[in-house]
Amino acid sequence: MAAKKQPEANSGRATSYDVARQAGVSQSAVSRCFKQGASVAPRTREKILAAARELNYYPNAIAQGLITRRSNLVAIIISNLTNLYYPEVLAELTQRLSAQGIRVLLFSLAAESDVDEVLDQVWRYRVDGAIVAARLHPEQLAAFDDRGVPVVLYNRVGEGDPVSSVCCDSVSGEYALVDALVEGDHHVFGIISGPADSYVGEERVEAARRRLHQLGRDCQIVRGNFDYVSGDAALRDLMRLTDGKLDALICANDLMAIGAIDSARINFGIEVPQDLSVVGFDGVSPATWLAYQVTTIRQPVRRMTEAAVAMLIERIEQPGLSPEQRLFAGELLTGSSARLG
Amino acid sequence: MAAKKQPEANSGRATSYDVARQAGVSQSAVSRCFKQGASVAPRTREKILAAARELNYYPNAIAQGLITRRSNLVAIIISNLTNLYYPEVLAELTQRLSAQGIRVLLFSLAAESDVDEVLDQVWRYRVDGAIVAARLHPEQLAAFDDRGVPVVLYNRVGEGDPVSSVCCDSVSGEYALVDALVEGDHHVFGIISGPADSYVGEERVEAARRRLHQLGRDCQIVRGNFDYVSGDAALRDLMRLTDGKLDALICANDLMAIGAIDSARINFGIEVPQDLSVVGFDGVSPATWLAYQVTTIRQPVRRMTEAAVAMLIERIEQPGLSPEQRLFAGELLTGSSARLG
DNA sequence: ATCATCCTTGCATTCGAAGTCATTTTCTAT
DNA sequence: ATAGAAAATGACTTCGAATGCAAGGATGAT
Repeated sequence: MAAKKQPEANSGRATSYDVARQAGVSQSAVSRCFKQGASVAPRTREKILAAARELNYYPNAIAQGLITRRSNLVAIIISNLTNLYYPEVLAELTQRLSAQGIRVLLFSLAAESDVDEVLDQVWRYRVDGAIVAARLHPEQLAAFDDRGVPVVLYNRVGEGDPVSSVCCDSVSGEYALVDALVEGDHHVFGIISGPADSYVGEERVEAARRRLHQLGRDCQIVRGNFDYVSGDAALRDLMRLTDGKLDALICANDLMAIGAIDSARINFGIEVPQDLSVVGFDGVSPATWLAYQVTTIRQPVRRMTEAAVAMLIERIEQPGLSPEQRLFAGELLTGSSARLG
Repeated sequence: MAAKKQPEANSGRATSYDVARQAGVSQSAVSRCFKQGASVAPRTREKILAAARELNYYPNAIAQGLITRRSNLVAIIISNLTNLYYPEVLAELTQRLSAQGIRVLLFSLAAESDVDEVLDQVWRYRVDGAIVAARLHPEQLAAFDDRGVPVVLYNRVGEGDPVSSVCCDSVSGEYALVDALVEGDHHVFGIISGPADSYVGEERVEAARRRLHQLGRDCQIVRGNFDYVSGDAALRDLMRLTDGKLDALICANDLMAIGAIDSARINFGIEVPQDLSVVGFDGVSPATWLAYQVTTIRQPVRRMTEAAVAMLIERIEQPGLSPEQRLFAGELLTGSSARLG
């Protein structure tokens, strides 16, 4: 009869009113009880917490978000998760944000430039901020600005107005690699670039090319795609372009370096590093595998993600704060994939 | 003077009331305008859409979630994102859910068993469902059930009551691998397991061990950790345990297989597959690299994620639906890391 | 005992959109 | 032109928690 006592669809969905009734207090008291530093008498708090436990009450973050205008959500927008470098970044970011009481709304793009489609959803969810590892147009950045949603770019920089960003220094990294290669007495240089729409790809290639020219060396550049197979494909192209004389290869990331190393050894019977030196960029874990030990630049992922999260939270809490660009030097990892000076 | 016209803090944060005022209609009309199949006169809709565009209006998903009791959020709980297999799964899941108009709340665990800490947050955000690739206790599963939040486990099964799940068949996969190895005339078998708290790890090892025994073969088992270095470490242990006679190695995943292959070749000078056959599990991309070409079982990730998403959505839309376990057969990928029969 | 002060507590309102219901407008058929 | 049906629209309430405000209670000083 009195089935109303325990409506099954209700279990686990208790509201602050239910808890209030159970504890014999007002809804306000319940709300205060879950808020840090609010004024509640110890005895009342006890009663409320007991009632909350009994009813399995958890504050509705959606309702909280509506009234406080703080969703406690941060959007993470990442282009290609399969890039081997990003999973580590994503895990780090997520755990750091979690530790700060912030939840992650994940947007994964099929292509670096599919951002527009997800922005719509980003606005709808009233995220407090965003960390973006994808290419944003100036208008898209302006949209964030208009809405007062702080953004931190990861390994990207804004093309127009200044935006906060965290980057690993491509220039110093590539300079270090090129310098080492040049000292190692190489003669025919090749570069494998990233895909055309990749910011870091272009930046790294440009830096390497420039340094080579500064040192009076010429080079051939072929386009890669940041993945393993494109390392192989690009190596074939370069071998053709250099009549097989290629002896130093600079790859825009480790994955292509690995592809090229395998291809050189297996498809061309070339010894690495005796006949061909190969260097990469990123410091992903396969780069350290025994078979490769790629000479590369390791990005300081922990420090970079830490900075990204800190910068974002600062800007969420102090909306006026001006943008900040932080550049982190990578560490030269001397493997055995290159003869160095 | 009339600065009220454009309150800066307001831009991009227009509400349905603002749009209504601008268009000279009621808030209800605006709401209906954004709802599929509601009754709005074409001319009114025009006016409203124009106003919305002008004010940069996007419906507040938080408010929608509160009133409709549908957050359109799904929690994805993944233990170790760095596992090389999961990034692909995560990207697939995210994109498929996005395509269905569902947003992903990501929870990444440092250890497979840290689930409790995140569940709290899962309840608070009133997610419509969850996809979990981590170990859940029966009580945790019961909590989902109590709250009416559908769950689909990914490569895990419920330990107590039935739960929906999507798995790649470890048993048939390992049987196929073992059968092939046995036919390939191997004599001393070793197995590298996963970490103790990994469900699939235990399942795969148990299946392999059972099959070996069925075929009258003995084997040594050492514990691994699913990562590259533990493949090396475990191989050393096995070489010691077998006096260097090991000639067939079954690894609970590809990453350890790769670690073992590298270690065998480089640390022990053993030829793979001539002197030692190595098989893995998963079909991650490095397994197909020229240097390894691991003989393994490839999980049908696309079909599995598709099923997981479909099953979850079904259960969100029809809360009564009973749990369903779907098992997918992996595909035997015949590489060159093992002599087969 | 008396009053000022601080701490607790509840009432009422608010956030932004959805949906019910009643009302008005438009359309259809005669 | 007109009754009747159908479509379009608006007023109002609702979801669940936070918070300003005012009232009540406890505490301390005199």
